This record gives sequence, C-alpha cells and structure tokens, in this order.
Amino acid sequence: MPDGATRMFDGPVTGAAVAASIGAGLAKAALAIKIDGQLRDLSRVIDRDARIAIITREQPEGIELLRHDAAHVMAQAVKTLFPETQVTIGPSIDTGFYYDFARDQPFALDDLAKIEEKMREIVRADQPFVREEWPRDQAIAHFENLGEHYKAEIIRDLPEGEIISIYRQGEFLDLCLGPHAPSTGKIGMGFKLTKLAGAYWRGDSRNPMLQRVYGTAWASEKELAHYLFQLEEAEKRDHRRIGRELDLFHLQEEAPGQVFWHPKGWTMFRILENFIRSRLEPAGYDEVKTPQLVDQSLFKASGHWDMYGANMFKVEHDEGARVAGIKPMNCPGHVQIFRQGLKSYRDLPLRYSEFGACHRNEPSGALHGIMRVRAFTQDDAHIFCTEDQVVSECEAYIRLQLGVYEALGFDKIDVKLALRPEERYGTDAIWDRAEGSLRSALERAGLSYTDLPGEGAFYGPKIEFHLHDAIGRTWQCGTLQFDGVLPERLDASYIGEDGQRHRPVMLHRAILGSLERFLGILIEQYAGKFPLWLAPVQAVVATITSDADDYAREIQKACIAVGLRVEADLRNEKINLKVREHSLAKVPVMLVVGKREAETGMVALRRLGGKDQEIVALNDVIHRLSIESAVPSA
RNA sequence: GCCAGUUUAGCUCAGUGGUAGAGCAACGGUUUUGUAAACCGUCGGUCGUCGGUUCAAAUCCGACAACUGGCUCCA
Repeated sequence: MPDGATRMFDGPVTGAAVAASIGAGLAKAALAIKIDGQLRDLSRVIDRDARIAIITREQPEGIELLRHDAAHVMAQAVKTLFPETQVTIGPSIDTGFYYDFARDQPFALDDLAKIEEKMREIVRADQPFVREEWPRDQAIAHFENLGEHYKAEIIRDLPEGEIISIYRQGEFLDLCLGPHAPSTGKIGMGFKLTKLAGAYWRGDSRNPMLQRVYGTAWASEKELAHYLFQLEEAEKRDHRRIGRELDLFHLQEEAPGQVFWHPKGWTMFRILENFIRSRLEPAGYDEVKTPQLVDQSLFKASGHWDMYGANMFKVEHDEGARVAGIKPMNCPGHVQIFRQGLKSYRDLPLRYSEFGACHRNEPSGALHGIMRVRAFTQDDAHIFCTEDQVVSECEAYIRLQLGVYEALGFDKIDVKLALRPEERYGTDAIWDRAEGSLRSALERAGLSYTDLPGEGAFYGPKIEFHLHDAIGRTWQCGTLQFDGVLPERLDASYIGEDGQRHRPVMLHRAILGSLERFLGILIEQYAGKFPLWLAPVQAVVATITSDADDYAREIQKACIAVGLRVEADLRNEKINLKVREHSLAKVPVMLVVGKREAETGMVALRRLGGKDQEIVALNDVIHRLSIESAVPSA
C-alpha cells in the first residue's frame, strides 16, 4: 500500500476485492488499481506479491481515466444515434477528451446536445466496462464486418503478438488498451461536450478529415462549473479584446494578418524593443538593418525559395523581368553583411542583431489575433562562430534569454529540443555534432527539456522556448537554431589560425520571437494591468474642478520633463466618472488635484484598483514614479 | 489549405419574407463637482461583399472575403 501497510491474501484476488478489504467507502470510490506502477482494471487478478495503490477520482490518474471512459461513452452514444458513423480513436486530454469519427454527413452543432443527452443516459444506466482479449484475426474480422474500417486498420498496424484487448459496455465494443472504471456510472455528471472540429486521420493532411468532438470532464459537477468559469475569466483577458478596449491596435479585412498599431500599442512596442536592445548591447551584439525586398536569387541560394517559396510574398519588377521576395526571415541578409570584407578567426564570434520586419504568407486558418500574423517583427540575431565556440555561445544565449523572461514575469516556460527532420540539408555527421552541442548547452545551463524528434528546421536542430497564453494554449517564442548549412550555401568563410578558409557555424536566435506575438502574450499575462515601465499611459492627472486646471497642466509638464508618460484629464466631469474611466482603461496611477492640492503643492495619488489615496508633495510623486518606472534590470 | 461556426450602429447583442431595434459609447446643452457611472437632448446602420429567388430579402439559395474554434503548417 502507498502508506506502507501490507495485506496478505490466501490466493489470487482482484483489485476490487483488495479495495473492499480496506473499506466499503474505498470499494465504492475505486476506479482502478496500480500494480507495481502499472495502471490496471479493478477486475484484474493479482496472483503475486505486489506494491499496489487504489486509484480514485481524487487522483490525477483517476480523472484521466474518467475522461477516457467518457470518450468511450461518447463513441457509444454516437453509434446509437448515428449507426452509420465509424469510430476511430478517442483519448483523454488535459481538460477532457475527444473522439474522432468518420462519416459522410458532418455533425451539426445541434447534434452535440443530443449526443450529450444520450451519454447521460448511458452514465445513468451504469453499464459495466468489461475487458476481453481477442485473437487478432477475430478482432479484425469483427470490426470489418461492422464496417469499422479504421478500427480494423489500427489493429492491423499493431505489432504481431500484441494482446488485442476489447472493452465492452452494453452493446458497444471498442478496441482499447484500457484500463477503465468498473462501470459507466463512475463518470458522473461533471462533463460537457464543448466543440466540434475537423481533424485529419492520423494527423496527416493527406488523409481524409474526420469529425472530432471535444468534451471536458471533471471529478464533479462543481469542478466542471469551476472550469467553465475559469474559461470565461480567461476570455476577459484575451489580447484581442483588451487590445480594443485599451486602444492598443486593430486588425481589418483589407490587411489580414497585419497589425494597425495605435499610439498606445506602438508605445508598448517601442518600449519592449528598447528593452531588448538594452539587453543585447552588453551581451556583445551589433545591431544591423537589412533590405525587405530581395531578388529571388539570394533565396534560391539559401534554399528558402525551394523549401518555403509557396509561403513567400513575391513581387515582379522591371516590368515583369525580375522577381523578388519580401524577406520571410533575416538570415540571408546577415550573411551578406558577414561576407563584406575578409573575416579572421579573431573577429569571431560576431553577433548581428536586427529588429527585422518579416512577411510570411501563413495559411488563412493559422492566423490568430496578433499572435499568429503574416507581418511580424523578430528580435532576431545571428551569431557567426567557430565550432569550438558553439556550446559557450549557446549557453550564454540561454542565460540571456532566461534573464529576459524572468524580468518580464514569466516563470512557466516549456523548453524543447527539436531534432533532425526527414527533409533536411547536411550530413548525418553534421547533425550529430549539432544536436550534441545544443544538448550540452542545455545541460550546462541546467535546464530540463523534452525532445521533439523530426521537428528541427531543414538546416539544423533547434531549442524552442514555449510560453502559455490565458486559455492554456502554448506559443513558441524564443528559439535557438544551429545552422551548419547556410554558411556553406551562401559561401560565408573566415580565415583561421592556420591561414586557411573555414566555414563558420551560424546560430539563429530570437528571445521574444515575434514582438507582435510577445505583446499579445504580455497583454494576456497582465490582463492589461501593465507594470509601470510597460504601461503606455503611466498616470493621468485628473482635476476635480477647473480651479486646478493650471496646476494639473504644470504637473503633467513636470512629469513629461522627466520622461514619464502622463495625460491630463481636465474635462468638466465629476471625479467619480474620471476615476471610473481611467480605472477601466487600466491606467496604473491617478494623480487627483483639486483646489486644496493646487494651493498646497500636493497631489492625491491613487493606484489602480486601490481603495484609498495618499497625499504627497508633487516633487515626491515625480521622484517615486520615476524610480518605479525603471526598466527591469539584471 | 481542410472541417465546423460566425459576420446587424464604435462596442455588446435583439430582430424567422412586409418601412431596421435596445443598452453602453459618441456628440450638443445644463451642472464646477473630492475618488468606479450627474441630468436633459441629439446623431448614428446600402444588416460583410457580389449574385440569384420573390411583388417584396437582414431573413431563403449560391459564390467570395474576413473572423472564431480545431486540424495541418509555422524557415
């Protein structure tokens, strides 16, 4: 037992019997049993000494199991209501489950309610889940006879000799590894079908599209309600909504995937850009700027034209005689700067940075607010170095990057190592060394990470840094990519100690990735309540009566003189209204002045969301706000 | 790009074949006001675009576009 206790039985017993021997309550709550770390059905017979743990809905494994059970019940409900539908796969996911179905007629939104109602019937009926083991041929024949060709295909693809387990609940049979709860009643009513989507069979866009139904499932109805409430709260911090409410930016039909930055949003953009600049300069980067419109020959030489030409914007010029591409990345341009003049090993490492505006014709379905756009600005840089310098350069970059994330208030970052893809340039030897270098750098920096096999770029492996948005989606922001190919293709070289020409290694790296995306994430992270250094308007001077107008103007002027971003609200309105409006606009500080303050040279300082105010001398306020507005350091 | 859905005033949303609505915002006036909504009044829409059906279309049909949620993709 997990608590260290031991129980003896005369002979083999089922998990259910073990649970019952401990107590009636546990027997009722039990969903599955862990035998020597393996999750099993309660009906599984234990015929030897083992470490066991009874799993209930209180444990994460228990919830996951219930979500998987719910997927089965959904498949059963769909087969009952729409018998011509084929079932395919239906796993549990983070907050629930889904099931992919194949049918000619797509589901309608109304069908979800019907399916959900049928699921509730099945749960109420409390049908037992029964595990059976079938011979492979019998299983294939069974599903083929039912017209379940996808299921038959899955079984055919299982390795020979694998036990084929089938779970039965009522009339419904499904191929499944298990385990499952003893019966459908255990699922309870804390579930809800949420959305309808298309999904390719086996995740491959060359395959037919299936109908995916998503659901969410929880241990109780209360937890379900809590989750739905959280979703609503998350929606309130959606960057598209806050972007409009705070007048930061807008998007419109004539320029899909491109941002119209309003003055306040652009202020934030520049602050963020300058913040990165302030970090890059001490780290030994040299900022450059390269052309937007470049002849196709350069992109053909780099390999991008072949690999991504379909997603590049192209422009005919010289009356159609020539074709240029709008740059989709900055690397070929940086190589051109490197190639100017002869470089010595003494010049390396060379670090060229650029706030490069790039355009990519992203698929229409991929666009999302300002997070996934067609025109974006990368905080890009390319490090040209010798192979010996790779690990230390990577490590230095990782530390620089983590420092930036920390300063911006992010601590939950997923680190991934994307390894060689099928379609790639360069020899296996180069890839072995490249992947090895990135691993060493990650280890030296003490980061834990997960491998992503096959996900690397065509020219090299990469480290990806992913951040989470308000509703749990993750976005790739920072990246570090090893490139042993481009210097060769674009003929970049340096003179080594031996007097011979050598190829440098190129490291592509970006900390924020896309400034547009990163601002989107920051908006959601802070829900629009930005720290003072980032807030587009740091304070509003609000007057109580027109007697204080001149004083208010004086305050605004004094603040602007020390670099604070301050507006004055002299409208003929009640202070209540002004407080309300600037609070809704999420201005961090309000400086309220009436006749009293004007006469004494004081200011009533009020913080966003605060209940009370503080009467402070004008010079004091300016001093304090200046200090608080400092860009995060170290 | 694929599947599903959405598109009506600046915003949020009603409006199921018969002259387009509400709240908030905006604008004008009155109010000089002490920390999250003063009062009165006014303006505002070729109902995403184009085409079709009909005596008549926001409403029915078709195409296209943009957006949303997924899938695929993301140099």
